[in-house]
Amino acid sequence: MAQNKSDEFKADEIQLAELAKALSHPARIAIIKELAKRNVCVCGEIVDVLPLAQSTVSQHLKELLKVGLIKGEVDGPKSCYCINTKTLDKYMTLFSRFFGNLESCCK
Amino acid sequence: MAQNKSDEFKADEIQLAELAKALSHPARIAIIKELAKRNVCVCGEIVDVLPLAQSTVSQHLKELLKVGLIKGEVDGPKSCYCINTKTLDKYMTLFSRFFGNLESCCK
DNA sequence: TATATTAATCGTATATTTACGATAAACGCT
DNA sequence: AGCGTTTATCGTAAATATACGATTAATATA
Repeated sequence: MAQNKSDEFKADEIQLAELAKALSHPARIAIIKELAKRNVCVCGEIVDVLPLAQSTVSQHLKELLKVGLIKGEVDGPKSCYCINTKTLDKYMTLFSRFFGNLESCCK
Repeated sequence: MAQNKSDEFKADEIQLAELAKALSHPARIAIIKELAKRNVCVCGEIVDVLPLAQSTVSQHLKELLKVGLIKGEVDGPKSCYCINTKTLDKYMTLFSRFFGNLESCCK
């Protein structure tokens, strides 16, 4: 049981769900907001503002990278992250279209 | 381990994460879209269009109810569901404000 | 009243997520 | 070269999510 049935759904439903999943933890919301505030910052700075261990923060960063919401590059021994505005725009459009369609149907 | 740290985050971050979590499964996206299309429908109709067992669909409906994205009332032996436009509007605002703030910061 | 229909809940198995500490890898600095 | 700093990864434990079949509860109908 608990097998994965997600390939039986439509591509756009899966995509939307994946984005939502990436945003489904307060730590990841907080990370994105922090990146927006500082524009660019390193992992350690994020660890400082979150109530989580370094390894846990690293895991959350990895998930945000996976869906492309953020970009990261190594800068010496540090890792420098920033928001991937291109992907962000794509997802924003996706979301507002989803919500927008609901609106027009139900009112 | 794996304890819940979500009470150590800000209320709006938790709220946003909760909404995202509710939308983080393609079945739940599909349910919402189906409800929007039909405006109102019973559990059985949703089961028919999804590749999932009745009990699983019922579970997904329960989660959407929990965050208030849909409303449900019993109609004889059937259960009648529809989108909760009031909550939907609230969440739409929440989301567009979140995305909007990111936009203004990072460009 | 008995039966069929519909949907929620229960019990359960498995997968995934979340969290941590420990360790390893990469780099700067002395 | 050796040491400290930073961050990713590994191993692991526990919680949560996902899925199903079986059962129960509620109502409609014969």
